[in-house]
Amino acid sequence: MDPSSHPLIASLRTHGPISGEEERVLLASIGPPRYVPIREDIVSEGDSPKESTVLLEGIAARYKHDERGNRRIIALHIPGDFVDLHSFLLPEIDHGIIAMTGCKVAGVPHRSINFLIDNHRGLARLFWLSTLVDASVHRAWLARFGAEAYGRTAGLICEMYLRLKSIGQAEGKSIRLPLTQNDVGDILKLSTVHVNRTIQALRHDGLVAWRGGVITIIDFEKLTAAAGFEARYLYMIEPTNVPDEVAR
Amino acid sequence: MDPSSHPLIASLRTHGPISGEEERVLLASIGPPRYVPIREDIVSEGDSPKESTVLLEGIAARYKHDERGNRRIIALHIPGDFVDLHSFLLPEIDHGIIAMTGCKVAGVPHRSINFLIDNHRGLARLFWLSTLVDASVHRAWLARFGAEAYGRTAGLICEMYLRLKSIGQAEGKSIRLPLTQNDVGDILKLSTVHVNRTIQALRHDGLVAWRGGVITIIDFEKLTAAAGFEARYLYMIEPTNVPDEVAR
DNA sequence: CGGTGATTTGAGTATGCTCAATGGGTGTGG
DNA sequence: CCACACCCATTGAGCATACTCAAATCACCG
Repeated sequence: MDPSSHPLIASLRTHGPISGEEERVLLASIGPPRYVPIREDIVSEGDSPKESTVLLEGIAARYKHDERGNRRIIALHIPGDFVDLHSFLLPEIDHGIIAMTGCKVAGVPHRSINFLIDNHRGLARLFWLSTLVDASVHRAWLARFGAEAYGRTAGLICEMYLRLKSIGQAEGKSIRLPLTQNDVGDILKLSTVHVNRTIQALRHDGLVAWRGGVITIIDFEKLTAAAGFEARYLYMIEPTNVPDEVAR
Repeated sequence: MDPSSHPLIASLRTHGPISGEEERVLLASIGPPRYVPIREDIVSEGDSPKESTVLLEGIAARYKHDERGNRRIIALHIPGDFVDLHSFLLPEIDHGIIAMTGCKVAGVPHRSINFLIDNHRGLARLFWLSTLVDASVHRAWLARFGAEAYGRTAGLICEMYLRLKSIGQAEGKSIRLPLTQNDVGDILKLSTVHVNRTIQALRHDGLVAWRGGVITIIDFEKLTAAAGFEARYLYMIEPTNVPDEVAR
C-alpha cells in the first residue's frame, strides 16, 4: 500500500489492483471534503442520496434503530471506505450512517459512478467487489453473535486491528479506536456495564490493553483463539499488510 | 410476477426490470438442474467454485461454524435466489451453503457471468443490485439481534412470508417453511428448547400457527409490531406482491 | 476547581441455556 | 399389521450469562 495515495485508492487496492488511468478518473470524481462532527449523521435513515460518500478520516458506523429506540450498530467504517456505495443502486437507504468520531468525508455523485462503471470495467468490478466485501463482513458479524461477550469482543478487536493495519493506521500493535464502551455495546449487543466487565476480563487475561481510545494487542494468538477469528472474510489481497504472526 | 417464467427471472424482477433479450441470454447461460439432498452442502466452506448457483426449488442456508463447532446460519435462500453470486468476484467462499430441504439447483459458469455483465449493462446492474439486497438482508438480520427471542422469531416469520409471497409461494396467509426448531435456533441463535417456547408464545398470543413446516399468519399487524418489522430493506419493487394489509 | 461524560463497582433480576426425560408421528422390517 | 426406531416437538428444573438500576470514581476541559 502506498501511504501517499488517496485513502479510497489505498483501500480499494487492499482488495484488487487499480490502473493509473482508473486511479486518475476516480480521483477526479471525488468532490470536496466535508467535515462531520462527532455523533452527527453522515447519511440519515431513509435518505435517497444523489451521491455516495467516501470516508477520508475518522470512524463511522451504519446503524438502525429498533422499535424501542435502541441503536444497533450494523457496521463500522474506517478511512478509505465507501460508506454508502450501495445507495447508488438501492433507491432509499435502509439505515443511517453516523460519525463515531469527527469525520472528514467526500461525495462521489451517482452520475459520476455511472460514468465510471460504464467506461472502466476494472472500476466497475472493484466497486462491486467492495460491496461484496462489505456483505462478507456483515456475515462475519452475524456469525460473531454465535459467541458470547468475551469472544465477540475479541473478534471485533481482531477485525478492527487488521482493517486499520491494512490502511496503515496501526502503530505497531496499537490502534486508535475512540469508541465509548456504550458504543461498543451498541455494536456487540451488550450493555455498557457488561462491555466494561468483558474488557476487564480481556485485560486481566493479558489479551489486550484498551485505554483512552487506544487498543494495544498484547497476545494476538490468544485473541484470535478466543474469537475463533479467521481473517479470510476480509478478502485482503496483500498478506504483507498482515503481521507475520497473523498471516495464515 | 409471471409464474410461468424461470424462478431466477421472476426473482430478479422483484428488484428491477429485465428486457426480453436479457432474459433470453441469461436463461441460455443456466446449466442443467442438479438435485441436492436435504442437509447436504450445495457449496462448501472454502470452495473456489467456477460457477455460481441458482436455487430453483427448496430452501437453502448460508452457514458458518464457530470455534466450538456450532453452526450459525447467516442467511436463508428461496427459489430464484442466486445463492453464491458473490463467488464470481470473491476468490474463496467464506461460508458454506447447505440444503435445508431437498433442493433443485443450477449453475451459471463464471465465464458466462463475465460475458453477461460485459455485454448487458442492465444485467450487470441487476446482478450487483441482487448482491446489494443480500447485504441489506444481512443488515436486517444484524439489527434483529437487538430484539429478544420473541421479536426475533416474529421478524424472521415476517421476512420469509413476504419473500415467499413475492415469488408466488404463499398460499393465502400460509407459507411452507420446513425447518426444524433446531434449524430455527441456528438462525436466531436460540436453543432448540427456547425456540419451542417462543413459538408457543407466538401461538398463544394469536400471532401465528406453525405446524409441520407450515406457518400461517394469524395477525400480521401484531406480528410486525412484535418484530418492529419494516419491509423496506427487502427492496421489492412491486407493492402488488404484498398483501394489502401489509403494504406500507 | 467545578462540571460533564466515561468508566467502574455492587447487587438483584431476567432471559435464555443445559440436561434430562417424555410424547407424538412416521417409516420400515419382521 | 404391529413393533420398533428415529426424529422432532414438548415439558420440567436448575443454572449461567448478561441486564437493570444505582452509585461512586475517574479523566478531561474550560
